[in-house]
Amino acid sequence: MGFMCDFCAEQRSVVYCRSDAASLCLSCDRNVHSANALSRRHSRTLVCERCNSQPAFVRCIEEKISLCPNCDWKGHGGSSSGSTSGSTHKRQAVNCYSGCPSAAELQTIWSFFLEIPSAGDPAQEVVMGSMSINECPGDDNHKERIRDGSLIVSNDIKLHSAHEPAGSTYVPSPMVSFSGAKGPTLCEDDSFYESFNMDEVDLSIENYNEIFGDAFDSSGKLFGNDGIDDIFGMEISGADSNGQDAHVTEGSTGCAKGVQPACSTAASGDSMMSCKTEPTVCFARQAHSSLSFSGLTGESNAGDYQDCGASSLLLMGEPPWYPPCPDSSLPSSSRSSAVMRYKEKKKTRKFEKKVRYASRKARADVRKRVKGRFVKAGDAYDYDPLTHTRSC
DNA sequence: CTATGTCCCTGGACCACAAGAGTTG
DNA sequence: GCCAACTCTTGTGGTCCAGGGACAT
Repeated sequence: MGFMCDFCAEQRSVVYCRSDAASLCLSCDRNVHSANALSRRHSRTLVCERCNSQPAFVRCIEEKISLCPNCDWKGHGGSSSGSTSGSTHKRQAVNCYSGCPSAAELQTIWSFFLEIPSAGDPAQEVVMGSMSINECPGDDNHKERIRDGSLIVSNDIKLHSAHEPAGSTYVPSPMVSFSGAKGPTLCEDDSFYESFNMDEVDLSIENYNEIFGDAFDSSGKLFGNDGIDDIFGMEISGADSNGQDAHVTEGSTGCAKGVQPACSTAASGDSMMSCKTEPTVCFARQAHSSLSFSGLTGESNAGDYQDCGASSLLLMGEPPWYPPCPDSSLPSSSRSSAVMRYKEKKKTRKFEKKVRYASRKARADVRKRVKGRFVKAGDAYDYDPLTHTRSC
């Protein structure tokens, strides 16, 4: 079941949308994420072909399989199984994207795209192949879209280095554009800075209130991570396994200084730190004037990134702040719909509980209880879920 | 404006035990 | 390497309760 699209449940899932926490087939991905401007910003990547439940971050060239950090970790070294044969496998970073890419664009993003079995599915190929770039407003061609941000491709090098087993080889994808954070180990790489050009993104703080709007309460606190995620499709993850903070240095952006006060002030709220299901994320204004995301400790492992639901990709690819148009930074209708969607999602998520084992749930659903606690079989009980009655 | 009391909401703990995961021979 | 047997760990839901925020006095 985990192989199937969460939306249509007919096609095999190919991509994973973090914002929706859903695995989708290509056609549904297209349909769902072309619905409106907000959904188009959802960052998607391939779904792990091993566990089929997590977003892939790397593709093993040898095995021709996309893997999430956990499965990559298990399969390519560091696992308790002691398997080291896979550690020499060449792996290719799996980029994230947003927008409504065509099959050709996905081929550009993922050079191995046609290797993916489901992507080669004629039914899905028809859908993807028929995608017109013009179906997404403002699209001229994908390169242009990549450049102007409507189609965003991203990658995370830092995490790769964090989880890269000795002897393994990562082969960077033919990247079009990088955006996101970088680790200290990459600071020397000037080429990164060339790609990491945030000048294209207007991060001016003047409009932050308009942009963030209801995502902040009166004290300037964010309501929660969901707010960012929902409204911007932004995803934040913490430090790498070595406890290194991810940060965007001002020197590399030129525009980031406008962001820092907003983040350091607005995001300092406990709402950012109280989320149960996501890692503690803390924005801190560093002495060296950088935007810092810290939270995961040195004990964190690949699984932490997954379990917490946060992106394993630092800052992912999407620009945290969607490039606001000077004249109409964000249409009020879009904003209100974003806020509405955020509130709706928050409301839903509040009561949402992901059941991992249906069999256990089925059993728990019929177990007798005393004051809510399970009782031994045969013991007296005060609540029977089957009859919804109390025996005492 | 501050202190105190009350109400309400949120989240964690608790329970038994089958299923899943891991280990051993 | 494969399999069976065994041990250990995990997850499941309803209820209770402590803690904290909001509000009134």
